[in-house]
Amino acid sequence: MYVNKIPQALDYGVSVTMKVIGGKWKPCIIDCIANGINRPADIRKAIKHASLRVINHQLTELLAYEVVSKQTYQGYPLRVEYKLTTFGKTLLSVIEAMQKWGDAHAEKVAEIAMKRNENIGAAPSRP
Amino acid sequence: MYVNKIPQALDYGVSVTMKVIGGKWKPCIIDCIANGINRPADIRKAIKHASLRVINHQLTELLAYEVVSKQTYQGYPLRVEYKLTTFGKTLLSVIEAMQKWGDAHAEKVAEIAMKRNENIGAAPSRP
DNA sequence: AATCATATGGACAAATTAATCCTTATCCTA
DNA sequence: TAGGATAAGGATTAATTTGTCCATATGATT
Repeated sequence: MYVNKIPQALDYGVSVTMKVIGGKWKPCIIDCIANGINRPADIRKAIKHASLRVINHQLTELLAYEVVSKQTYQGYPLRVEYKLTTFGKTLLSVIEAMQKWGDAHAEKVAEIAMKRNENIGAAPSRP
Repeated sequence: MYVNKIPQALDYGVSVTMKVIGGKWKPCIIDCIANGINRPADIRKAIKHASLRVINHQLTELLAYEVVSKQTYQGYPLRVEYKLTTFGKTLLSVIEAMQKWGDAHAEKVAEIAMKRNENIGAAPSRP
């Protein structure tokens, strides 16, 4: 596993939160799971711009931080389900706050990004 | 300016929010300014682990996204003040939500990070 | 003139994160 | 047996973000 060289910031609340949900696809994946999209392959379909490898990687970290739990089922086809833990559910209001702010100001932000000549395009999408 | 190669995600609220406050020091800088620490050199002192160069860089982006405004004063020593714009103030509740969640769960997250052998240490600090 | 405090930003290097490619494994179905 | 669907993750490269070093500029102070 990659080990940081620069010590990380965990005594400032925002940094703690970022540590847990700060990955590019993590809030998106949490959204999916909260909405009953539980299997990796289904999450993959819901988030069309992330590969299965990337989703798995993020799921592994969310699992490590106990945001989600994992249940493996017998049978065919191979079946795994991720669920939000009680702890994970406490994140929903934070994500919701971010989501609301972003939705409310998306146009303005996009406009500025455009002017700055940034590469705006396809994006993570809600389930 | 660096131009992204991979198109960015601005049609998902969380991504929009991350675009604006997603930098390592941005929430911290916004906190500072909200608390009356307005000059680059003072922000520098408040956030001991970021260099002036880094703070300036982040301030430039916050300025571009109209989160802060900039006022230059005549006289000596050279004096510049950044203030939150009305728009910038709308971010405070989001940052506060992240801050609260992080504060509430800092111990658990730190513990997991430790177990994962991550490099935990000095951090951005609140003003 | 030399020096200090403040602010800004170019050029580059280092660190971190995300993405790609590929392999393994299970169990059903044809 | 071969092949498809699902899941997991190693190894590597690409992209992005942070950080460092240094140069410039202003106006006072010594």
